[in-house]
Amino acid sequence: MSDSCGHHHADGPPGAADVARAMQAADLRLTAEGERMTPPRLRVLELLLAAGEPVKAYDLIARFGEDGQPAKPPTVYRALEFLERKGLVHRIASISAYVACTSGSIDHAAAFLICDCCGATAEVSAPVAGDLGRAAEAAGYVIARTTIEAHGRCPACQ
Amino acid sequence: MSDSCGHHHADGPPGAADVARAMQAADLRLTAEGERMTPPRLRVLELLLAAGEPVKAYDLIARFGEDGQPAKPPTVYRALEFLERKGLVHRIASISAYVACTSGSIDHAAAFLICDCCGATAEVSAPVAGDLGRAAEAAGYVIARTTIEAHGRCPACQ
DNA sequence: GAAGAGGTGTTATGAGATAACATCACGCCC
DNA sequence: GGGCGTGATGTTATCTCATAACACCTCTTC
Repeated sequence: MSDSCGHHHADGPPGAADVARAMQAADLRLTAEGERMTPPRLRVLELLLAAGEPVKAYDLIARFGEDGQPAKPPTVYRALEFLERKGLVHRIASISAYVACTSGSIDHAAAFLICDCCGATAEVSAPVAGDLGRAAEAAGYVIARTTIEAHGRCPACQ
Repeated sequence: MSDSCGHHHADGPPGAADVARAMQAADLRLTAEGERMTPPRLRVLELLLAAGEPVKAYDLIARFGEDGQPAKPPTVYRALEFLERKGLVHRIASISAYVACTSGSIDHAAAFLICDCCGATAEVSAPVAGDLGRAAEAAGYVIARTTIEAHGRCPACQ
């Protein structure tokens, strides 16, 4: 998706060292929690970290095999579900894509700024509490999780 | 979707008179703006108003014909796109459904409280401005529209 | 070492959305 | 009133996104 608009974008994908470091950290943390970081889960996480931007599920499926062989859809969707449940990955519903979490904190509510031009996204810590929390309380709702996705133009695409 | 949880829910769908009134108001307003409120557009709006809750696109397609005949998908999707563009309908990305706008104001950002148990939703006026606006400004993004969807339990389902 | 829980591989299918093209209806200008 | 451009509709086909269902495997626990 990136660069489809022809603009210059400063943020490239992270280097291999960054990806390896993030994967190791995730592996250690989840293993300590008693979860199993199996090969398909690690591979999907690796692909998302390496991309550095939202990726469609079927792009992950296509890139899954090191040898160019695609995965079967459930393989990737199961890994995504697990990683999202563990807070390592977010689903961006408005564009049906997935992105590795770039926030340091786990168990956080996320919000995204999404460029409609080049597809770049920025994850910002969710500002939920204020007005939305009050509105929910007034309506009697108990909120478990929120989806906040702001669409517009990134600095490079304006 | 409603009542799948077996709980009692106070908010039923609006009566026929309410639907007719809302449709007439929408017709007048858009016609005054030079837009064409054609039969498929009116029909889709009618179905959404009558439902009083989010409806899946293919449910609209199934219910479209007065005689029970379904519509073709593009018929409904085109009407939805038009109605959403005009602020009469909102798409709820996290559940892939559409709902008639219950806010009086046009050209507003919407936020939703969505019950994961019974599917009921409440539209609240969007609290966008505050934190998210500041975060966008800090990141250099110019925001055109936002998706805010809070999932949880409605009063009846708690 | 038997049983149970969770993970993976595989086949098939269900659900959501759009591309492409022909045809039609309206407003506008002359 | 005739011709033209624009936008809406009807129709066919297809594309993308996601999950159901079942068999097998692999750990842990007792």
